[in-house]
Amino acid sequence: MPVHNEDIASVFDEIADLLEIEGDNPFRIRAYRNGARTLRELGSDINVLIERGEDITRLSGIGKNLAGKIHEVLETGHCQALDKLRKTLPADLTELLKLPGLGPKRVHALYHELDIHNHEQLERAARDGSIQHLPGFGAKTEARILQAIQAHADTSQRFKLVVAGRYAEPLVAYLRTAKGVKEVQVAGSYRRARETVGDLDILVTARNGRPVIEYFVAYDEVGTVLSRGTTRAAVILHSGLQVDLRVVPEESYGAALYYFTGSRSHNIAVRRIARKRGLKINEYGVFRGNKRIAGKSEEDMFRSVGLPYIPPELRENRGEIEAARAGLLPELVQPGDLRGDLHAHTRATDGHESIAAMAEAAKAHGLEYLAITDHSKRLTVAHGLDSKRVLSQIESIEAFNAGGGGITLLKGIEVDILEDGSLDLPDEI
DNA sequence: GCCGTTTTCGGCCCGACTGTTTTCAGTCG
Repeated sequence: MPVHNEDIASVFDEIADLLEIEGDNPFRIRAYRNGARTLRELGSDINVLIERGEDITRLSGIGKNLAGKIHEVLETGHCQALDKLRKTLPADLTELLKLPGLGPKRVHALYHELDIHNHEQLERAARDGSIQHLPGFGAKTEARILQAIQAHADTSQRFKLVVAGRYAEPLVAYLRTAKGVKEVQVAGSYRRARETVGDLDILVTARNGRPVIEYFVAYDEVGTVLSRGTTRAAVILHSGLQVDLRVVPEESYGAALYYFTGSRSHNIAVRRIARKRGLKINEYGVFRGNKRIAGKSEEDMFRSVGLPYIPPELRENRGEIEAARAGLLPELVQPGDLRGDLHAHTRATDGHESIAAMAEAAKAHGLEYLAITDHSKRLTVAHGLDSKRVLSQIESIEAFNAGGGGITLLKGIEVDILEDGSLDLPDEI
């Protein structure tokens, strides 16, 4: 079976998990995690790089040791170091790390003190009350563990950007009505416009955090409050979407917006640059010693570390920092740059609007042309167009264009491919 | 384990919240 970047990244993550449970050197653990992240964010298949004869130790976070392990996994499908670790610790132990509230230290204690290494054993121990007597544990932690197991706590669910937006917009509007709130902005992967988002990170500026937090957790859609302090809170909405809220003073808006927009990987890379310049970056600003030298806007955050402004959509640590330094950042396509849409369905098949209504909507979006591309006849579930209906639609489009509707409609069709590989074209075309 | 415009040793991103403590460790993002 071919081995890809993700497979090797998983090997490195599992090594890191096991080393962490055993209390190994934290920097060694981080090195494995960095290696895993580099592989995941590489953007190209590691096999291809190696076939091209490239030196993979030039990748950030990949040194001689990890490079050797990458070659080993690619060639043998195994990693001896991991196999060895798996012999000293039960294979299912790392599953416990996925439960909220359980990290390496607690998993270590559960395993070494109570011989617990899977969900069933954990649930039994939580029920009979033996966990709360372990040092560092207590009744609340035990209850939380039990709840997490029973809820099959799964934090991996992601929402499509547009769906997340439906939850974000009313919540933002709600927060704007909180007393003392100045700015409200969704940050995180939502602001970076990723296709899917795991949670919403909302940033608010206000002098006093506590009342804003109280107002936030009182929102109608809030199902569970995970945590709440004076500057941040985390909740789960009834929809299952997690929302993290942070409140910062106005003068830290840029720093906080930058910090919570991420990505994590991009932030770490930029903080490293700052560190080399003797600066420290956190969500309150850029600091030289105790002196704050930037933080009001994202622009001055970038300026303080010698970088031009990098738009959120590019902040993934996939070469944008190097490109920014070299003055080679791409110009992003803006909504206003779009001149036309080459794929649209009408109610003739599975769309919801008439040709005229579609044309109006496209015009309202500033488009110059719109292609009408309803389904071909084979797609009966979508009421696909047969020859007669295609011809009739063509006539309608030509009539619309002749009427000068302020937008040009193009005649098209979405053609199905038949079993024999031929196209489901109408006979007349 | 990785890395270097303070290079081959001595660092390594940073802060908030919770629960268990009695000043802080563990977890999380």
